[in-house]
Amino acid sequence: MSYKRSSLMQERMEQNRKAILSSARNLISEGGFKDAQIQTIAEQAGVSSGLVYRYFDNKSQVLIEVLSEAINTELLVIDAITESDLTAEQKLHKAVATFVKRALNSPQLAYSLMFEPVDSTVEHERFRVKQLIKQSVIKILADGNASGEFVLEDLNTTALCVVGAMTFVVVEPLDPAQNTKFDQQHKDYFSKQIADFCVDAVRRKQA
Amino acid sequence: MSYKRSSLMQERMEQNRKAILSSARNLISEGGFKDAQIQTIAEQAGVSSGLVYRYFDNKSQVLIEVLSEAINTELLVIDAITESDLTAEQKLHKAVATFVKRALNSPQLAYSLMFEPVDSTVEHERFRVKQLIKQSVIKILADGNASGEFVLEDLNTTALCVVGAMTFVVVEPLDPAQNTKFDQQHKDYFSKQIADFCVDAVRRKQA
DNA sequence: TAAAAAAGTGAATAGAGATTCATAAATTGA
DNA sequence: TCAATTTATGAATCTCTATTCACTTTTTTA
Repeated sequence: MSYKRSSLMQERMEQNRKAILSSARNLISEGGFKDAQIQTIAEQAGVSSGLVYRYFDNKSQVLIEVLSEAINTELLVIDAITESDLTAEQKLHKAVATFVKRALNSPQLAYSLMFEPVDSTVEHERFRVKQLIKQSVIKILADGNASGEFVLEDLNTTALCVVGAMTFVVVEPLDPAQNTKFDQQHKDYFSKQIADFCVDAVRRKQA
Repeated sequence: MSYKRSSLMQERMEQNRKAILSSARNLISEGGFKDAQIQTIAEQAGVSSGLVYRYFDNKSQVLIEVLSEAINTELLVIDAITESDLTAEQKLHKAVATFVKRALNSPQLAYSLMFEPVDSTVEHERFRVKQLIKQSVIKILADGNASGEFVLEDLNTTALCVVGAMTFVVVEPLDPAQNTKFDQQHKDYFSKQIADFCVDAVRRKQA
């Protein structure tokens, strides 16, 4: 009597779930959370709107999952840099430059994930992931303190500044009117500057 | 036959307008744009919801006016510092520290004004005022370049970093759960650190 | 292959909130 | 004070979407 889901069925359901998430992610990338309606998400995923609710409790859960997946990817990237055997200064530079460069490739997504609020549950998740990014930066800063490259009192605040600088800068290219064109070279130059700024801010000063 | 508005009437209408704006501002200060509904705004201003539409075309116009008024105040503060006869380094330090300290006194307002999106017209206005803040920072940086205190290539990008750092940092105290308590001393120390960070980032390095 | 169970659909429901508008109150000019 | 005009009210309307659920289709079990 008991129903056992076949692996083919299992597979298809996983596809559906992924399709929903990926559709949501695409919509957010294009127009932010505000353009990601359940209706539209479902359409683009090739399923009915009702089906979304078989896979997720509610819309917020969909958004939260998109948010944490995207940020986790970034965290992995940053952490790989943190674990490498560069100097702390190099790590910081590379981490910031990489983050900015990646964000510039989907600025609307970056903006939405970092700033656009939706409801309090998503907000809460966003706060959590921002903390994670900050933690990664703190790890690098602590590294530098340990090696004597930096002499920082308050890692938390310094990390906040770094995260602030590196996330805020993707906002300008978002100007609705300006429609700034960034070629790869520009992106490289731009992200290097942000990284320079952060490194200069934390590097030990010669008295 | 023609109707001439008496000065008393004129006065009362101006009061209404101001009451609406101030009510909106208070609501935003407490709960962000999301808690500023026309209904609630009108109630707190002591007028009917319909009346709001005699003074403003639509809700966005109310929000836009709150936004630009608030930011204009900040711009005046910053510009006073810019016009003073401190060194560029001192100006930058003071401008950043002042901005952060003031923002910490109404963090929710600061957050909403800088980050919480509403609709595209408000978004557009927000973009405009962010540019203005950046312009003020650029003015200080240019000053420092002229005096030889700084040697900055790209003022625009550097200013973006500064604005990013100084606006982002008010976000953490906003943690819904954490409910960080900041006494005045903490605020002073905190804002000084942000300012130090920015100054260190732009100060000419001894080779 | 038939009954049972689960997956899938999408029109209908529901709630929130901006905006309108018929009506009332207040103000102005004569 | 009265009629005309403007200002003020707030219930009703309109819109937009998330969510539900009665029903259909597909899959599973026997």
